[in-house]
Amino acid sequence: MRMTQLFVQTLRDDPADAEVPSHKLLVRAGYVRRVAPGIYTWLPLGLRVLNKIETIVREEMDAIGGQEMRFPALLPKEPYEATDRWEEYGPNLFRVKDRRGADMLLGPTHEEMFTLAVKDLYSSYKDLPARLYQIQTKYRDEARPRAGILRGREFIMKDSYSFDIDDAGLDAAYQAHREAYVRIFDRLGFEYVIVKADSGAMGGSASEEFLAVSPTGEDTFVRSAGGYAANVEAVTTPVPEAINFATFDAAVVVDTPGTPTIESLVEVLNASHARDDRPWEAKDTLKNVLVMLVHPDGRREPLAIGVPGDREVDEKRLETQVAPAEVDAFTEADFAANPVLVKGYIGPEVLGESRASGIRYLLDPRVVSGTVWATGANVQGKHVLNLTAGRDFEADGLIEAAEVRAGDPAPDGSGPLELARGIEMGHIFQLGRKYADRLGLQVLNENGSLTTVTMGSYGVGVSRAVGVIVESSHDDAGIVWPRSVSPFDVHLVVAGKAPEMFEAAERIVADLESAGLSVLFDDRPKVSPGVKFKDAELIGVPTIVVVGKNISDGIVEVKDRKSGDRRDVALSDATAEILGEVRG
RNA sequence: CGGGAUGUAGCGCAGUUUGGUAGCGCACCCGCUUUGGGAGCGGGGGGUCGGGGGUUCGAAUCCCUCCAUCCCGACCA
Repeated sequence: MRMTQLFVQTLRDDPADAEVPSHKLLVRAGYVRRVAPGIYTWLPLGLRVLNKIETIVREEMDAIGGQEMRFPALLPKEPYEATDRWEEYGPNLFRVKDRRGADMLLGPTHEEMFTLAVKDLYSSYKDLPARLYQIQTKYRDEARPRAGILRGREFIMKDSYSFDIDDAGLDAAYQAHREAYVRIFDRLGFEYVIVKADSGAMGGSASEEFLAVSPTGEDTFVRSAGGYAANVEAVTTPVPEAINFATFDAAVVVDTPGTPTIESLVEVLNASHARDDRPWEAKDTLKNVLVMLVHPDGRREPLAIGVPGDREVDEKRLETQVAPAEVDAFTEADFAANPVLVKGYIGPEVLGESRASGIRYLLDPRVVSGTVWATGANVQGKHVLNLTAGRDFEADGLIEAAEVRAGDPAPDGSGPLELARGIEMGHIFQLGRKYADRLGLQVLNENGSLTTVTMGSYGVGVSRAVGVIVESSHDDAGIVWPRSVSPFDVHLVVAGKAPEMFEAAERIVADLESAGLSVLFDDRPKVSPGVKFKDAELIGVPTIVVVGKNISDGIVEVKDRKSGDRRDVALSDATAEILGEVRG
């Protein structure tokens, strides 16, 4: 491809609406253009990268026996009504009406369609297992699209689905996908972690996410030096040993006027009820937080959560735990309706389904039997000290809703946790029989009776990968593509106007192309070398060949985009040298 | 949905406070010069100043209103 022919226009300035590096660079270098919020056009350069990523994904999916097919993006609503997702997906679902007023949707993901397709064609256990996939444009009407192609409303995803007669088959399909994903992401060339994910309300069992490690990521995950990794929503807290409280002091109520917050409480306790051993700290207090759960049927249920006072309730972790219910704030009106709750002084003695409030009370796992707390006495301006779990109060159960902090111990004992950010690039999980049940996907088993098929669902963000790779591989001058996805193998720059330069360049291009390489040839005759070098660095092809002033000595230059290393090569050896470089 | 900001040429921006002929840089076109790090000089094309309404002799500028976009948060396989 010649630069004089390529449909591209590089920009000197960052676009004003771009924030993250990948967005700025992909627009500046002429890979994509924004059409509407969260909706992008793939220009020729961008499409070449996208196609390369698709090819890698296809190869690895085919290698585990996946069969590619393609469903429409425009779908009828009925299958999604059958699984309740027409409602559950909420405003994120792109809904459209046809001319007769029939409801339709732009597919956000295709579990229903794949399930129905298998139901349509198969009816015997002998037909299984099946592994089917598609690479398709998906639509989600995100409330706030951002970061360019990293989070669009239209995006390309590879989604595959496994269909098995039994759990062993599902496990095998899950493992096969896991290994395929490792190969895919290794080939795409960015750093990633595999984290335990929460399968949430989907009802599945095993679930893991592949997160690209990136400070611009929207997902927080934890990892330990010993190899534990999990999405922050899925982190579990190691439960401490119970403590024998036989000799502990009895609980005592003390006056703590004007202490509705943990901070003010600690201050007053240190001033007027000092401990013998050390000052009071927030972690000595038990904070009881009230929220309102909204169940899918609209029922509202108050819930009390007890956490150590030095920790906040993490709303995402809480929502994950209570799904499919949603979490709403506990309002002044709710307090008014529960007069036994004294705001700012709520204590465990009124919490619990069998206590005065009748409100379900769940505790952080750290609050084991024998731990001693300073906490609300359910009277304005009073707290209770030495309140001992297991002796003075019980809860209705445990909940993992407290925030996770760097330094917390990993649940498997592999060391302290570190928090980091990631971009979700792949998600594999065992769906089980939820969709097959709802849509009636059953086959006859060996005994001639109907058995519900068990399914897995596995996704890869294909268009997102373009952005992720740029996030992980760029410098001040531009993009640095890994060879596996670079739009071209070689970027050849003619730095000058002498006819012999162009003649030499033409020969190198012809030789490389006949050897099977793709070459971006900057043949612009009136553009200065500086501009061509800047463009080459911006566009990011990993090998840059410069034919310039040294051509009179029969020398061309081969530059490595990533390291910046350059070396002179004899024109006669150029093709062989470049081939060696590109093919590694 | 809440908070903040911004809408002026393809892109990046000034001009708005204090109303008076629509500007700069990049990009684009023509000519000459230039060719190893985003060239120089000269000439040129391109704008319903986000939309609508109002005030005024006169509005990019003041007022009202609507819309759009971006950022933070909420939300999000």
